[in-house]
Amino acid sequence: MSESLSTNLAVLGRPTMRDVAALAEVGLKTVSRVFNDVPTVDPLLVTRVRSAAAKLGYRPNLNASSLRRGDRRTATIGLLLEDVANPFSGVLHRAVEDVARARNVLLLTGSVDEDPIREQHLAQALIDRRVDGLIIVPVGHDHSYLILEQRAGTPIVFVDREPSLLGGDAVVSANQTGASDAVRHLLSAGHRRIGYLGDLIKISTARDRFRGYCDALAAAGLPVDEAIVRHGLTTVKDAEQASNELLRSDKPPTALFASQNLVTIGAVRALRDTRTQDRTALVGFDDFLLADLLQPAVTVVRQDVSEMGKQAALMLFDRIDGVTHTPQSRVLPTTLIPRGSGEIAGP
Amino acid sequence: MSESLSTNLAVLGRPTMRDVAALAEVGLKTVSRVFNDVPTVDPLLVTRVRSAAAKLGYRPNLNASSLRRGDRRTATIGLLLEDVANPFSGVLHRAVEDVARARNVLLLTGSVDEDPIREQHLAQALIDRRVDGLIIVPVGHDHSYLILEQRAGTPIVFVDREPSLLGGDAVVSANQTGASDAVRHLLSAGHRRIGYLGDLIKISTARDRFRGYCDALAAAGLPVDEAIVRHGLTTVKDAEQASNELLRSDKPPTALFASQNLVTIGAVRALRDTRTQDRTALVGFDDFLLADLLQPAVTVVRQDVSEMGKQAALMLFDRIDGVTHTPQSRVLPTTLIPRGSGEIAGP
DNA sequence: CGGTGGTCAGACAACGTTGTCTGATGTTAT
DNA sequence: ATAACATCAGACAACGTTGTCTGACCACCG
Repeated sequence: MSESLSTNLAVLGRPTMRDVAALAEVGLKTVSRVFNDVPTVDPLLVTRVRSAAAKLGYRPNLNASSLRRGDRRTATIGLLLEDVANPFSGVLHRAVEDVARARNVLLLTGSVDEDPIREQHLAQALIDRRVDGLIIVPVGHDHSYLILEQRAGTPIVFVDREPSLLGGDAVVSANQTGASDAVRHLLSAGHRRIGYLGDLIKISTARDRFRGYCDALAAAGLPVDEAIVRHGLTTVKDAEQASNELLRSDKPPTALFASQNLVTIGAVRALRDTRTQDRTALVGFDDFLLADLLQPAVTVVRQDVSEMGKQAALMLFDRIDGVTHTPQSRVLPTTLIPRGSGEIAGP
Repeated sequence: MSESLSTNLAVLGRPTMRDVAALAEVGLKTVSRVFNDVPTVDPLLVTRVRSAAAKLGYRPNLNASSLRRGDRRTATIGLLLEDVANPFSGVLHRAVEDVARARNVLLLTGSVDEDPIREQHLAQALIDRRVDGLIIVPVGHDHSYLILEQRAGTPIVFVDREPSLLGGDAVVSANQTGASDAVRHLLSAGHRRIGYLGDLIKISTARDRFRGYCDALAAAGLPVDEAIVRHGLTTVKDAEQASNELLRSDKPPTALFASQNLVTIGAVRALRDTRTQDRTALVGFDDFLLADLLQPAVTVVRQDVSEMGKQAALMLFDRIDGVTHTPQSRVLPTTLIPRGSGEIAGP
């Protein structure tokens, strides 16, 4: 008897409810009831079922269950990030996970790498696994491919950036205001020639931050000098090289505004390379680990990435729970944190 | 007709193969064949099916498909990390994702937070979703709960740390050797009083690194002085406080060895706090972003985290493909990177 | 003693898909 | 003309689970 059982286990692979029912000498439905915590089951049978399940190493198949159940929930949501190895993405990821954890929901994740095609493929791969909802850091300029998914009932929340050609919930930072705060800060320290170092201009946040930069200059009656504006910087290396070019030019900027994490770090490297870190001011958008330990410590506009992830997850679960008001767009404020590099006085 | 279709779509939610078959005026199995790229299908019908699917926004249900198919594959693997917000985890995660991506496999992720109970719950949650395999950064001292899962056919690979009470593939760094290299480096700079700052001693890597520390001291004929040894440091704050205590004590160490990323950063902070950074040497285990931009730049023992993730993923997919040799344990070498902080001379 | 109500088994269908058939239709070769 | 073959539809069962029934059994109550 126990031999035939272990043979079963080896041959058939994973045990099913049927196997548990047989071993516990109980009906199939009783096993189902036990695992769904139906209260009307005889305690004796509950223990029989549970010990049989433990002996076999039985684990319910959530995919089969979700297929059959009315609600069709998989207790899984999808999360598309820029790059899971990026600190920004990591913090966002963790915040979403914490909200999901409280509901016993797991996360399917993917790195989009600023590639719209890849975003679409990944989103579809998540849909194919019937996630209960999607949280996306969008890239590209056309998210209409998601319209049918939305209509089919998959809630979608966008984070960090607004979607294009598609309505939907979103949580973003006050990018334009934050950037213009940063530039005003530099202006008030006496700078008149402030370089801009930015990410791909196709990214909405990069656009907004550039707008903030332009706003602040315009408000001070200054023109935007394209000679000290660089877009399209994605990596630390890119940013370092671009910064180097600006700093070594005939009319170098006296201050730099870096629109993003890795770009700021590239700028720090270039300032070291050119030994101008003590006379060139720098403000970066988005805080990073160790910014306060560099010399000079780096002044940043902090965005609350963790709160962004938390809000997005809460909005998503509201939708999953059936909340149906019109799409919301939440904007989280930023904070300027003076640490030294942004307070270096201008000429 | 198109009205009744859109009504269907609204009422029934997501379209199924049946809906596609009806719209394309084709048999159900033909739709199945088209989506499985069976080559014997009339090209005309292929286009009819595809356009019908596109019109409806049909997406195959991978869960249902995997339930029915012979191989039972979900094209999903599970990855349990320490904390997805941690840079180490992020790099590991990305390396695994890159290998998985090439096979159209997605990742279900979870943060274990050094909690054995949580590890077990998460592992079971992944099993319940029938992942094709598991990659785990293990915690705790008993992984026997996974025996039945292994026997049921789910391949498991451990990364960064060896599992306890369970055989299985593993990929780890040369922790003991790497740590002893670091300490020997400090010894050769003339230090005789080297403090140890370590993570939770229950973690196997922390144990191995402590052993390496002890080895190097013993080889130099020096005793281990418990007064300058601190275990159980998990966060930057912990490490900063512990380092501060050591540095402010009567007989402070002249050099520090930090067994981990965040601990190293805590030590850097404490060295700043006490203004001893220019006369106290420091070597950290595991490299981190900006280590080279601090002053002094931080000497580290680098482990190839990305390679570790890649190897683990490759081993896992080998197992998933049916490779059945005995469990392997791969050890990746570490590299000492001198940057300044580790070369400060001893008394 | 018959009725009531609670507990449980078992049968059945279904979720969306695929493997395996049988059989219908059309095309080509003989 | 008939045979041989490819292409496709349709029926059926099954993957592991759950919702809905019917009905058996037992205990308790009036």
